[in-house]
Amino acid sequence: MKIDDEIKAHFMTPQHRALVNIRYTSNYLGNLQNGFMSKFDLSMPQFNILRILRGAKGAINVNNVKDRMVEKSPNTTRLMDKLVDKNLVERWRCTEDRRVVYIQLTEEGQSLLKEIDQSIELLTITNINLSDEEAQTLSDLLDKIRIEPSSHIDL
Amino acid sequence: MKIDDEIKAHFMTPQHRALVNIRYTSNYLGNLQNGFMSKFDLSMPQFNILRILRGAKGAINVNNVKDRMVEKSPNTTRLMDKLVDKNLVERWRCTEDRRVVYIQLTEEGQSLLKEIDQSIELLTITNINLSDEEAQTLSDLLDKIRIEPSSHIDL
DNA sequence: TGTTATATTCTACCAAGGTAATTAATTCGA
DNA sequence: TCGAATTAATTACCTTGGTAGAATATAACA
Repeated sequence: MKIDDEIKAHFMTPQHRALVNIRYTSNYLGNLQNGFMSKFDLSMPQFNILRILRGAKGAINVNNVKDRMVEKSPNTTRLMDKLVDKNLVERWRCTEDRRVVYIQLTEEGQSLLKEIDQSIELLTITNINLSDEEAQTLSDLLDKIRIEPSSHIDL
Repeated sequence: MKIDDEIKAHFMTPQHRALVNIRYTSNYLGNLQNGFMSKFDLSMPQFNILRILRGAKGAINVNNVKDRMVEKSPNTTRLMDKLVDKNLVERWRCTEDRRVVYIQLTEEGQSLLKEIDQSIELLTITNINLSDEEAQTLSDLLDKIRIEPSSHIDL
């Protein structure tokens, strides 16, 4: 369904339509993702941390995880708290630089990731219904939006 | 900056890249919007409710507001609670159908909207840095994604 | 050395979003 | 007409996200 119908709106410009559409579609996709992950008692952000840790192939510090996340907030610490509670991740303080905290997947975390990988529905949350070319066009347009706030005016 | 650099990721497919990019860019735009609205002691969702009420040109019920929002959750009630607290909106129960609750902008709410309209930076949150054609292409691609979960398989 | 600046992580506090269940009112149908 | 189903709105409970600031440790430098 077109965004105009989804939220019964009349947009004055294609730019405004696109902007609302990004928010709406992101929300839609986020709900799909969380719905899928809930089968594994994880939220999507939690799953993302697990994947980042797997990609790191060993222990990395909190800041490195944060840099790889969509949201760069203190939330990373809180998400990791929950992963530690579930025994999916272990965390310890660096002895050379005592400000730094390292984290790493546990055996249990690795098994869970494997299990999730084998789920056929994983595609639902890493794939979308576009051709390669369309998907790349979409990414390029989104990258362009973020270059600078549009209509930015120095006052 | 390209999404791959923003979150230091290596995507295996353009579809996955696009998916993450939608989430990331939506987040980026949401933060811009909230930053702008905070000058008026509003959140963006609160502002959206006010705009919906203005568009309605009179009293409408809670469900009608919800239908026009990006998120269709019980959150609408809670957002309206806050607008009532700020005297920007008034709310009363329908006498014919006592299940229904009507809401409407107050004078104060209308003034605030006018004030916000006059802010030159309002464009920051209703416009994006794309041509008309690019913006429409973007919207079309996003609409297409929502048609159906990709790779949906009935098991 | 001692003082200041910076870096890393974490905590507190608040707003928002989601699911599920509840309340209250209305409608539908045997 | 009475009871079941439906509808509208709300509430409870939980997770996430954001800003600001605190705690702790390290670096930089006069």
